[in-house]
Amino acid sequence: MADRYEPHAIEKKWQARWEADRIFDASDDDPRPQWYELAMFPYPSGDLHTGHWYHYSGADTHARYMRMKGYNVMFPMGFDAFGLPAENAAIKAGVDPAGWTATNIDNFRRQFKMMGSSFDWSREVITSDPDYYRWTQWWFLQLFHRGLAYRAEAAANWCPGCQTVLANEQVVNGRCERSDDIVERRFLTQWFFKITDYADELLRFDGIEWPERIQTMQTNWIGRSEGAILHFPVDVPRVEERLSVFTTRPDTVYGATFMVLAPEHPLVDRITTAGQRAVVEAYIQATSRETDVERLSTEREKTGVSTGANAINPFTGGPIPIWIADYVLGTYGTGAIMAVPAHDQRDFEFAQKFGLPIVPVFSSDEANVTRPLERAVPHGGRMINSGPFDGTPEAEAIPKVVTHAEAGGFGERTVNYRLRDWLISRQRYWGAPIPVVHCERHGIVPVPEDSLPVLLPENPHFEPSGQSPLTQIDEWVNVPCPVDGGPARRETDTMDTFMCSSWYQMRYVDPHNPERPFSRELAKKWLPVDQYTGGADHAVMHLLYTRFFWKAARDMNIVEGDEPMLRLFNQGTLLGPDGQKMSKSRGNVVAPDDQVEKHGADAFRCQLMFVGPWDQGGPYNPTGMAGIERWLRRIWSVATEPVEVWDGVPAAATRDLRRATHKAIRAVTEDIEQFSFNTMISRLMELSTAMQKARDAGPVEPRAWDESLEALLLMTAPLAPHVSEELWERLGKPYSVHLQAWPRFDPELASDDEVELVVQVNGKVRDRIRLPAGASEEDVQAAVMALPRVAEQVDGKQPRRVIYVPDRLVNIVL
RNA sequence: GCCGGAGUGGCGGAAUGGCAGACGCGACGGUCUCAAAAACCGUUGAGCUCACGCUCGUGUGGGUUCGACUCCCACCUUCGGCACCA
Repeated sequence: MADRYEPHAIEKKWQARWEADRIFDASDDDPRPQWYELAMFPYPSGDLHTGHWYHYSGADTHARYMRMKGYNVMFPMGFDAFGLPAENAAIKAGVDPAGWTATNIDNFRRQFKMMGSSFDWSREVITSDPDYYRWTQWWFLQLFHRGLAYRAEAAANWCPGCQTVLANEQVVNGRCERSDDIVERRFLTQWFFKITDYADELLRFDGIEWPERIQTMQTNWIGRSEGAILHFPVDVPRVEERLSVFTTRPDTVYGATFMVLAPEHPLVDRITTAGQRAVVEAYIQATSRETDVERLSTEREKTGVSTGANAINPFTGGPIPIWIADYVLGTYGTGAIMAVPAHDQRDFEFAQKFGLPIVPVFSSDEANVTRPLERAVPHGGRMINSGPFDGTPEAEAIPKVVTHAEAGGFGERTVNYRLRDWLISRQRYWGAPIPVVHCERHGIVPVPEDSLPVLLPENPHFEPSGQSPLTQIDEWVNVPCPVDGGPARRETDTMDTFMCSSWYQMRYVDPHNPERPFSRELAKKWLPVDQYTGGADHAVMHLLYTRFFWKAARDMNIVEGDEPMLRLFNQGTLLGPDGQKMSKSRGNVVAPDDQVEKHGADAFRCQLMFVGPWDQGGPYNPTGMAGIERWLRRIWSVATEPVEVWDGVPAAATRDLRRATHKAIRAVTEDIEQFSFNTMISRLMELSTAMQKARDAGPVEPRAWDESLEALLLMTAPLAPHVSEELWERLGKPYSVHLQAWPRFDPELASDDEVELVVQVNGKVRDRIRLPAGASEEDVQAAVMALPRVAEQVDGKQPRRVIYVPDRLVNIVL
């Protein structure tokens, strides 16, 4: 009976049994309350790495816990299978992206099973399957029909050597990672989604429990700012349109001593004077290689050139020189600013460098006006140098100035967002084709819904042709126009893979529906997601996109409620044993397959959960594995080794065992509810040690022992599913441990009769005293004052104050 | 650079504003053994003290409080994100 714990034999056995019995499949007809537990699905790159295990071990543990709490749990898994790595493999190794992806998925599935995960595989979705991307295309059409999709020019990284568009990831120090060519910025007409239509709503997080930090990051990412657009006429012949700038400080308009356009601003070409053309073009060329991060850095010296043209300040009629500079971004606001060097530090530095005038228009100190400023003064004082507005206090300045501009027709108040519309076009093969056709007679024609999916052609070629791979497949590109059957061409861009992952949680509820992305009934039953887990690295993009999709779906009347995921928990990043990010080049990668072979899946899962707080991540600690294995063997020992039982055990000993059990249940339950897996394991270690000590100290009361053992195995089950199942069976309990009810604690049994109070004098611990729990303040004070150490410290003085924290501490302030 | 986290023994970490260091690793000492492994027991923040004990100690500097790892301000270090990696 008491044989050794051999993880490999039992793990294989139980994985096969669970799969055969399909005990983790969620039924749509189960009458129990449902719980939708969702873990962000992976991109199937070569191997399921330790970072994946870190995430899915925690998610799996929580899903198993919710099952034991009595919920009908849906815990699906799938694959975010379109994307760049498959295409890179195709280009580098000549393999087919579809085949490469399928092989990886097979490997992922094998590894998921090896870790003892409790996913419902009957609901699997693979985003690169036509059955799935057909509906991704359907989403595109819905957003298009609702006016949420539009085309506009947008910059892309262009490698002149490879003749292709590069992802930011493929650009290293301004050069192509493959060919080392200098990467250029090239403008292409691309598709956008109007996520900014939902910006204000996305700023609200009502009714959802998301980490504060994620809400803050999303709020800052959306970056709402109130201000005004001001329109400046341009003093250039044949340029009729005005130069519009967004500013949060329209009240400083009299201090605008120059204008700055982003180098890529559309007006630059037309306003540049003949004399400045050469330097302007050179500057545009030079800045076209910079990233936004470089451009926004406040550390670098400001650069820029004059266009030679002037704008007219509509408030004064005076001329203002127009410059271009890289610190103004084409993608924020209108891509142009009025520069007020006296009150904006960036403008100040620029003005100093290029000798442009600095005119203060606010001051609280008359003397300030004559002295040259040493830096920009962002706030304070009354308006000066501002014609009719002089003397206006800062608090009233903006409304007054904007009202004037609105009356004069050269400005209006507005709200600007840092958030940009979502660029979804990718000039790539391995993605879902955008379902539109370009027709000379009918323009942009959406593919009719009943013609979906627009299938990806097989056998793509990846020669450097200057166009996306799909463009080169004539028989695919040339199609009849859906309107009249005349000649037309398919859109050859594919969709950003974030589109696939923006709605996958909806497909899981009805994954095989051939008629619709999902049925209304099943959506109503399962959605929204109750608990979502995934990396904090997705804080802004994926988590914002999926909220946008959901809100659009709500407006389409296909889902109910305002938010897609009610609760979110972000696990941290698991680092290598050296505290560095795991990477092959650093040689600090911990391979899950090796760990499972050495220690078993249960031990590896537990070790990952034990290394630290799940939301913080941190270094993987391989030496700690010994402690986890010791603990699992200890559980094995208390469950399998003979125990001497006796009905006549002294009540106090039985009471101690039961107290340990019920305290553990209380603490473990609190911990798992909060994803505090590391402390949960600590508590279980304490319980197993307490049981071992009780057993070794003499006979145990049989019912109390059985209660402890049951609780220990039930609470270990979500963490170490195989060994707990094995021991549960050996105890003769009904299959499966994972389908049992989570243990409950009795507050009475978990409570202490006696507590140890800390006794402080002036905030310093001077003694401790054991007293009955819940003692009255008078009794406690009397007992404390009688302590010799306290008497010595108090020394006959009258305490100024006595602070009493029940059952914890007494502090005597002298 | 901007936004968001984190910093506690030799190591991973624990701690509703209330005993800093739970739990685990490692180390040291011991039991068992011919021996080893396994298992079990004990010690383990620093300094001072024969000792009862005392002092110091949670990245740095300041503040609030009877009391601060915890709250506030500034700084340093480090990790994640920055829109075509997913």
